[in-house]
Parts: sequence; structure tokens; C-alpha cells
Amino acid sequence: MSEVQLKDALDALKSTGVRITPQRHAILEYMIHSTAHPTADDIYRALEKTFPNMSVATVYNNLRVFRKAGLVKELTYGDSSSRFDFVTHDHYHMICSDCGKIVDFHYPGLDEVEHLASHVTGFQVDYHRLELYGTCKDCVEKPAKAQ
Amino acid sequence: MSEVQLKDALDALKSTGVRITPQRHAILEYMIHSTAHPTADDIYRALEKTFPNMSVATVYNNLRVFRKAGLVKELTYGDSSSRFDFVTHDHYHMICSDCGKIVDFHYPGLDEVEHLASHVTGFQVDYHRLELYGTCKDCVEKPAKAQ
DNA sequence: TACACTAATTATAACGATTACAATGTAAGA
DNA sequence: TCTTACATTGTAATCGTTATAATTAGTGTA
Repeated sequence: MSEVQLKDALDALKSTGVRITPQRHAILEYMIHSTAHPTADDIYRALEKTFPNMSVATVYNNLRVFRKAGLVKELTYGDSSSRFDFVTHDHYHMICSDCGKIVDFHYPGLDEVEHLASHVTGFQVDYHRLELYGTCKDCVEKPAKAQ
Repeated sequence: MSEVQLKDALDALKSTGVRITPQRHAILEYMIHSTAHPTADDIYRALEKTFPNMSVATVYNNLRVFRKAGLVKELTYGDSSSRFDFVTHDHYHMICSDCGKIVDFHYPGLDEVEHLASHVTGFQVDYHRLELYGTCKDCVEKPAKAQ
């Protein structure tokens, strides 16, 4: 099933005139199979065995290409570095304030909020982001560390 | 009324053993009167007339102090730099993707979402953040610029 | 298959936001 | 007033990300 996602993603890229390079293929494949919302550096380090000469810039460049193509979302949740998420269907994020772990969860849309906001602010609303913060099971059991 | 907010904030700081310096007073005052969700640099530049010798580090240090005291929230919405928001009562943010303008709006809580998420993910949920993205009136009328 | 054209990759330097550090200054209680 | 711990300052360092220029390699076409 992730094979289908990969094929769809590659087709989507081709149709917009983006070349399929081995690096792009590998980054996409990694993102589809990863559930960990990796940082650019995570991706870089995971692929350096396969592509010893790959540059960090290539990872960033391609993540931007994928973002513009709507294939991945960039998550800026307060950590120093962005995390990237392969777009499947709409979902929200539950984030552990302690260890940074991000877990997906689903909830029926918040269209009503968008309508109200548009009415009140006069903005043309495109989309929204909802993130929940808390502590995961693992971290609840660990002793608290200094902030 | 913002006088009251300032006094409350100063009292809150004092009660936790934080010293009230002229710089802290000025930064708090600026944040309370500002509706623009300023960046650290905004604050720095706004106060350099009054405090010609103030360091950028002071602004960052104190924003962290205020954040730990629960007086301000740090917003990381994908721009290169964080924006800071004086905490009044709960509200959400409508963000212009074009010019970065942030407008507050209110909506009855999303407690139901928190409960569901806690049930599904096993997290202990502390709070949530909701941001809406779109285009403000001003930018709708301007010609689009390249991304 | 070979060619040519253009985009992609690489390596590295630059950038900008934020933080660390050490020296100096100062708020606030005794 | 004195003292002491905390704040501020100035600067250097750090780290994520982007820009640049040279080299390499997809991909459509002959």
C-alpha cells in the first residue's frame, strides 16, 4: 500500500515536470515508510549509507520541492528544527512536550471554525492547523527533567 | 485596563522571586500594549530609543523568563523567527500566509477534541493550539508574489 | 543509442536567529 | 550602607537553513 503512495507521489512529481533522481526517490520512500515525522537531518543521516556523497542541501532542496508539490507538510512546533510529514489524509498531531514524540490522530474537520474566523476577521481562509500538547505514556513514568 | 494587566504581571513575577528591572518593565509594557505579536527583534528595536545600551540577549533572556512564568506564549509559525504573545485569555490566531500578519479571534474551547485525543493516544493532554491560515484583505487586493 | 539542454547535485560559504559566556552592574534584603 | 545573588551587556559561538558556483546527470529528441 505504501508502494501505491510512492508511485502516486512519483507520478505527481513527473506530471509537474520534476525529474526523478535516485535521491528524490530515496527521500520520498523514507518519508512514506517513516512514522516518526523526521527532521531534515534525520533523513540525511538515514540515507548517508546509501548515498555517501549526498549533500544536506539536497535534502532541504527536495523537501521544499515536495512541499510545493503538496506531498509533504513542514511542521514548525517550537523545536529548533522543522519536522516533515508525508501528506496522506487530514490528521492532527499530539505532541509530547517532554521528548518531542509526535503521534497522529484523526478528528472530523473543523470547518465551522474556519467559517466563523473568516466572518470575524475578513480573511480568506485556506486551511488550519491544530496541535495538542501533553505528555506521552513513556514520559509520564520517567522522572521530570529541568526545563 | 492594560495598567491592571501590567500590575498583575509584575506581581506575578515578584511572587516567584524574579527581580523587576527597568528593562523587564519596559518589555512587559510593550508586549501588553502591542497587538502585533512582535518578534524579539521588534521588541529590541522598539525599545532601543529608551534603552540605547540594551542587549538583544536581554530581550531573549526575559522573554524566556516571562514564558516560564506563563506570562507570554512563544509562537513558532514557520517564519524564521518566533513571535511572542502576551497571555490574556484563550484565543486563536488567524495568520496571513502572504504578509505574516496575525489577528486574534475567539472560539469556544475545543475540550472535546482534547478528550478524544487523550483517549486515542494515551497521552496526558495539557493544552492545544489552533491556527488558521489564509489571506488578509490587504493582501487579497495586492498582486500575488512568487513563493 | 547518442546528443543536447536544462535541471539537480554537490561542496562550501554565508546568513540569521538564538544561546553561551564572562565581566560588569544593580535590585533588594540585612 | 553593605552585601550578595541575580541581571545586563557585549561578543563569540552554535545551529538550522539557504545561496552560490561548479559539476553531474535526467530526459526528450534525432
